[in-house]
Amino acid sequence: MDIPDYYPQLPQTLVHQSGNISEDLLVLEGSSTSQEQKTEAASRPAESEDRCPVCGDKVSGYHYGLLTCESCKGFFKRSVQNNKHYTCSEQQSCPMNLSQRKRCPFCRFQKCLAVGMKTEAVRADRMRGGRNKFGPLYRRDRQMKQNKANTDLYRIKMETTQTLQPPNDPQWIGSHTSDPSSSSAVQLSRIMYPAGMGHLSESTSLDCPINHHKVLAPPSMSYHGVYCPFPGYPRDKGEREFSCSPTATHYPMPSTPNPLFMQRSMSASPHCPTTSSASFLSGQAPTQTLITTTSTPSFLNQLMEGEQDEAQLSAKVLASLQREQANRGKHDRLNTFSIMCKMADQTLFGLVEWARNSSLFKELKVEDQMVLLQSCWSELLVLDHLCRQVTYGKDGCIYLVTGQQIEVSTITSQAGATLSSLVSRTQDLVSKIKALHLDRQEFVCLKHLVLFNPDVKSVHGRRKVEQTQATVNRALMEHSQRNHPGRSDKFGQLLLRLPEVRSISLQVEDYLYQRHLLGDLPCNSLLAEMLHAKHN
DNA sequence: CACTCAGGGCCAGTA
DNA sequence: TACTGGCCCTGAGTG
Repeated sequence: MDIPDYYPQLPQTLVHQSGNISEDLLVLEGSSTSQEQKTEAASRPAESEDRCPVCGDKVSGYHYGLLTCESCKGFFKRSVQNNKHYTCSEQQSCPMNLSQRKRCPFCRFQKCLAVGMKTEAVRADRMRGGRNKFGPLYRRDRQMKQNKANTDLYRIKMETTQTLQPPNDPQWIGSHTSDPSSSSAVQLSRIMYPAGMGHLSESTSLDCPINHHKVLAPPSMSYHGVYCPFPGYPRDKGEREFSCSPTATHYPMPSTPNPLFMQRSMSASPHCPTTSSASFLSGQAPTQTLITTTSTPSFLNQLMEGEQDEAQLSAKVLASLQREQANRGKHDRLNTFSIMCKMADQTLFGLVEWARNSSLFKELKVEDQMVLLQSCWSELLVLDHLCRQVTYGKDGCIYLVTGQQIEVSTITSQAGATLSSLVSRTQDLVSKIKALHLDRQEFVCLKHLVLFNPDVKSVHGRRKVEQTQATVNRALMEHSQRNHPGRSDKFGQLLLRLPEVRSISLQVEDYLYQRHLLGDLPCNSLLAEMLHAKHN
């Protein structure tokens, strides 16, 4: 199917025409106006679960990846099967609802893609009947919906009998939205503990609606950097000025002392790669490896399987932003910082999904998985951002997960010292990595090396983590030596980038924490939860 | 082996 | 005449 032709319509190079990056970012508002969507949503708040995410009609079941109506199912099928190429006579942002869905097939198909309908679910051989490969996805979706129904029921019962206790940290948990798509403060647990495995009592989530859309995001979403600058944000909004030493040792402490933060910040050496690579390079083979690398290419292929399609991620994040904006009024637009946080949040969901789908990661206990993710989430975000810049970014621009690009000069001219520093440091690192000609396999290995960090406290299966790290490390070395025989130092150069990644990620975390203390960070997000977990 | 349910086909209605 | 959308058929997966 020649469907990818449609994708270039989604990401657009961002030219800051308005002079306000926040406004420019909201150009992505998309296929229906916020007011229209808000009106629609308000008119049927309790039914949203049974409404087609494309047009709002009644859903008839799972079709091509998600619950849609019969009409959009048929439309999507015909579009893909007949390789339709539509055009939009308007601005490619036509309203999409029950009465207007027929007006613009272009925008309708874009909306189908944006909400997550999968072209690959339309059978090329046109075979009838049977089940598709998304069965597990549908099952999980149903289970999540059931869980939510139970939680909502429980919440209603509780609310009728008692007053909810205020959270321990009112600043942290104080501003939940009523948006059903909002994330929960226990989202990581929800993602990591599938149905029937809940370690958190239902009461834990009383204040925290679950975001099923995000939990159900397709596997292996990748990233866009949370530390991407927010140049439209005024300096006087409380951004702190502090020096940005490239070494973690000189990293400024958060205003609230935190042992974990201290420990990480004071750690002079990078974690996983050096530990394992040292033993590996010294000839100490791990006593036992989970997966042999005797066939490194197939091992790397296995790691690559979880990597996600960038276009799909882009569409997903765009759809999420559109939903968020649609639930707001015209005078209640998301500011640039909020947009960036939303992007980072969606990306983080994707990274958690990516980790969960990793065959290596699945070998660990869920408790260990959570601890590892809580430890390395910001480094994964940074790595993911770097990969995106190296793959898609133009010189002098930052490539967002939505496909938009912002000129670095625009950012640095409007951002405060901290953000400017972060941007500069990150761009420097992008340049170094570009010079190293990293390929996707090497990026995937680096992500695994960051993920499998045996130095993380309270990991029970430390040995397993070490072994996996060593295995990935070996695969990375073999791959680098095989593909770049003329560059014997490439493997070492790759590992040397990880301390820089970590340093940047710590600065990102600190910046976000400062913004959190100012009340700027959206509380009901996975991002906030991860940040909270570290600073608690 | 009966049942489920998601993808495909059909065809009357519509623009 | 091309497109839409409701309805039905098909058949792999499930218990």
